[in-house]
Amino acid sequence: MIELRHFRYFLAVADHLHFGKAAEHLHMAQPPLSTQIRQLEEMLGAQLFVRSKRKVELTEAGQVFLEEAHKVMESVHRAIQGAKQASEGVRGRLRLGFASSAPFGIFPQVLRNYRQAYPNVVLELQESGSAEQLLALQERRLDFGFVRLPASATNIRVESIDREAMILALPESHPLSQHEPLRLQQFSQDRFIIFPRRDGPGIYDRILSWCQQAGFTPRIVQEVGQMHAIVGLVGAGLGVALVPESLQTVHARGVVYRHLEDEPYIEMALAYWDEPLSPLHQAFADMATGRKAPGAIPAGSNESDSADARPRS
Amino acid sequence: MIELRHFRYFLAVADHLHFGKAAEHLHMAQPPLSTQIRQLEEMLGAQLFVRSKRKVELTEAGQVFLEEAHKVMESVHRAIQGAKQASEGVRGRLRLGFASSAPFGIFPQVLRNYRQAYPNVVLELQESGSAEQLLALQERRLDFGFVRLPASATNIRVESIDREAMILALPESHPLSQHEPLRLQQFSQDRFIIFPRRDGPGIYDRILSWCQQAGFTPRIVQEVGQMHAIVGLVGAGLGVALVPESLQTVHARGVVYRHLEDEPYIEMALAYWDEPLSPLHQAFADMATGRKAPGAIPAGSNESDSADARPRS
DNA sequence: TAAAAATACTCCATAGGTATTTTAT
DNA sequence: ATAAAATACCTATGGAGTATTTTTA
Repeated sequence: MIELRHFRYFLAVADHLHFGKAAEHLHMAQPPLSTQIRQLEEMLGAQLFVRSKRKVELTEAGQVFLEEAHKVMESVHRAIQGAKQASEGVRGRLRLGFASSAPFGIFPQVLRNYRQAYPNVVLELQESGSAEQLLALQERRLDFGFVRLPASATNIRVESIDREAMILALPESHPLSQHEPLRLQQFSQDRFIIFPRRDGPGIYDRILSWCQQAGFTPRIVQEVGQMHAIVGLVGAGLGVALVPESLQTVHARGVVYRHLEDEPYIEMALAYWDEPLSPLHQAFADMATGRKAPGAIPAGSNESDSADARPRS
Repeated sequence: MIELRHFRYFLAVADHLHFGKAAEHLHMAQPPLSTQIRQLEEMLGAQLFVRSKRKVELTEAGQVFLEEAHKVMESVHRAIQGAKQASEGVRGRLRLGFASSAPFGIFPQVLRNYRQAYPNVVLELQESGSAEQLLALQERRLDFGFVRLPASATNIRVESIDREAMILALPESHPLSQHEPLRLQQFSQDRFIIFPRRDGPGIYDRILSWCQQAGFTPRIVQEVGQMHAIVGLVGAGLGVALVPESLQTVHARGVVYRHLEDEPYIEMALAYWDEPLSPLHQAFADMATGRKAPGAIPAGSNESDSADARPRS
């Protein structure tokens, strides 16, 4: 059975074109080297060297085998390094879910920091509602979710990573658009554009409860699953909306943002499996929650480890 | 030291996700398989499997290693097949030289036949004069030359592979262009366009000697190294030329071809190293000289040989 | 003849087998 | 209680070492 040993020996001989020198280089005696090469040739059914005229030469088969042997050793090296890196969490794939309002908050910054520290981890992103993310996490279709609180599910850990005020998005033409601070109860007669309860029951229920506290039940005219679409509808004059503060970066035509006096707030949380994490997952969780400094440089970028060391004997 | 054995065992376990089944598949007992996998993990410095909850699973490192391990086995397979094919002469590279008149004769047919029979041999072509080809052969810069006879050089075998008549290329306006057959001596007063002696002394000297036999020394007006360029100059009315019959396929404006009564002929020959040939070279020589039928299908296209058989024990 | 590869043989490291224990559910 | 992997220990294949011969320029 052909072994990597054969490739190593062949490469040494092909390199030196001299069995004695090659054996020396391999820290072994010449006869066993000759034997192994001969064995290799038998297994291949092809002569690799011409031992004649007091010098060793590669045959055509040998030349082809030399090229391919190098590729073999390279692929072996990649396999070793790949496993090493993966075990250190610096290589792999992470499937991330995110709420539609996440791209305006700290989510992009988390991604940027992580990509910089772990460039060899492939990030697969998919936008979906908090409820759907929690389900996907339970079904192992997702590694991490960026969800709006409150949110919870069995076997899923949910950890708050950011908190921001909710502000009002008003049409420019709204009678109260020039006043600030405002109080929520001033909008008891307005029509509200809101996130569908199905996608994010947490945020939905909180908005309703704030309104209840302010003494009214909001007139909901439209449920829209995308935060920027909500802002668009506000701009079109269909109603008002409560949106996370970070949404201010979305400059939609005809929309003004206004702070409320008694600012309600909302939290962004990281959701993940409530079990011991692999290094890959742990590193991401640590960075997303701010437990690990964003600048921390992980090990594993060092290619020149003693990759093929001897096993303990 | 990591060996292909480790990859084979790993692949079996990753495939079955069960040490017992994998061992069975490998025709070995389970304990040594466990030992080898453990050893592999130690050498990699990475856990590849999680043995827990009565089932075996791949870790992330294991998943990465699985992918790479497949690539390793593929590259090993390619190395084995490559060496096999090269030893059978069905894979490799041939550097071919050819005289400028060769592309109009049997040379292209030889190439076509060979390429069809040995599609995995890369052919490197370069046009040059017979003398230059012989030199290149001696210096091992060329594997085969297609030269015009007479030609010879030490340590080089020259074997005739085709013989064709030399015909006259005349300007349409030439007074004798409508007569046939013609005799060479009728052109004793004409100006001749001829191949440079340096590029092909054989053909040059022969043309001169035919003219001498016909009782005159040709007036040479131009020496041109490219056969089709010669025809072009004939068309331009600069003179007449003696060219191989196969040049008739070159239809140049204002040129007519005419046979001579006592047709002189010229030969195309294959030139190659006068020593035992490798299978690669032998096959080409056999096909070019017609010793091997052009349709003969060589072995070695069968990929599924017992590539990694055991060595004789 | 001299340099280098191939043989002949010997040895021991270790891959692999057998019996058993440990582990986890 | 049971299935499956790990451990302990043994065996023997074959890889590597030493001494020597063969080859060929």
